[in-house]
Amino acid sequence: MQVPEQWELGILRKYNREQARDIINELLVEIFNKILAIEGQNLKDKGIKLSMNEVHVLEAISLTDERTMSNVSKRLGITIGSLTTSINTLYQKGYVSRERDLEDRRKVVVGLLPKAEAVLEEHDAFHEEMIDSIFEEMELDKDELLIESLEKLSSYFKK
Amino acid sequence: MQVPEQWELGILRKYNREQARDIINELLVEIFNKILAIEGQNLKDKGIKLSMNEVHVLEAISLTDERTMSNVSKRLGITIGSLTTSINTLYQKGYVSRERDLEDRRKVVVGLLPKAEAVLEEHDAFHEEMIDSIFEEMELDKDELLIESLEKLSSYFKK
DNA sequence: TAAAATAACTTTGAAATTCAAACTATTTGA
DNA sequence: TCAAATAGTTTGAATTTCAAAGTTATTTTA
Repeated sequence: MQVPEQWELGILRKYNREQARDIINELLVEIFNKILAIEGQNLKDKGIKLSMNEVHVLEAISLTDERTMSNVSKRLGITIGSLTTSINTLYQKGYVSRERDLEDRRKVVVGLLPKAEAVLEEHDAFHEEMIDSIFEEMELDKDELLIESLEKLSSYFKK
Repeated sequence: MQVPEQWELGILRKYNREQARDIINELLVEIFNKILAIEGQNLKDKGIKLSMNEVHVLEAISLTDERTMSNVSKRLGITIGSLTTSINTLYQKGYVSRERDLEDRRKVVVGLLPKAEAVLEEHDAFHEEMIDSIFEEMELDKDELLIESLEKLSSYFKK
């Protein structure tokens, strides 16, 4: 016997594919802007005179193993030229070091100065706090399945 | 008795709070930049001469009920002044309309012209495709609990 | 090994994006 | 009515971005 499609959907599944899609869409796109805004406000409150963009450059440097201009720009998804201007001002403001690689003198290796490390610590602490408060509100840490799925989602975008 | 490490991982492995935090952090921050880049590339491929930013302005307009400068800028999280310049170029390029509200002549009401609707349709279709391909890869649509959790996560950031 | 190609980066020129603060026009409230 | 509040625009300045051209160093190839 054939069961009407609506039945199956109604009884067996609360969320349909379209709803799920909307939620993920929203999460991935709209929410992010809010986080950026909150982070920016946090920097201001702490008296840090850097844009979120500049903080992300510092973050990218800290997460990159071989810290050449190419590698960092690749991680950020911007051209090397764009990164050059960014590094110019960060160097000027005393956040990063910058020197030629002695092995391959075409390369420029950037590094984080103490001032930058301090900013990144602030930034990390803020992120941890934010996510912890999400956990608390949602009791997420009990939710094995969610974490597992998020990990899959995360790895999907890495490829 | 000591249990081999693999066993524990295989049978008992739980995500701890720190791991979960890292994954969510990554998802919310690093992944988003990749999506933006993919979307931008898609626009280019389709021959659409707009920046992702401009597309987001159009999107914000379409999602706003009373389409005044204030309301749209609030949704975007930028100042009205910033929106003014954005609307200037979009108006110039023929994507949006712009007229004073007759009821309250301080207000400016913006609207989407056919050219903008076409771009948004492209953009929506692309998003749906992207998320559908995530679903397929992950068999996410079977995962009721995930969707529920994501919804909670989403609503957390709305407040 | 000398010339050509490639790689890594900077510079230049131009356009977007953003904000704060000053300014204009309109409406509201006392 | 007139001061205050609201809604936008303009201005001036800084950031951010890219493409394309230029520089220097290294590698490949003929």
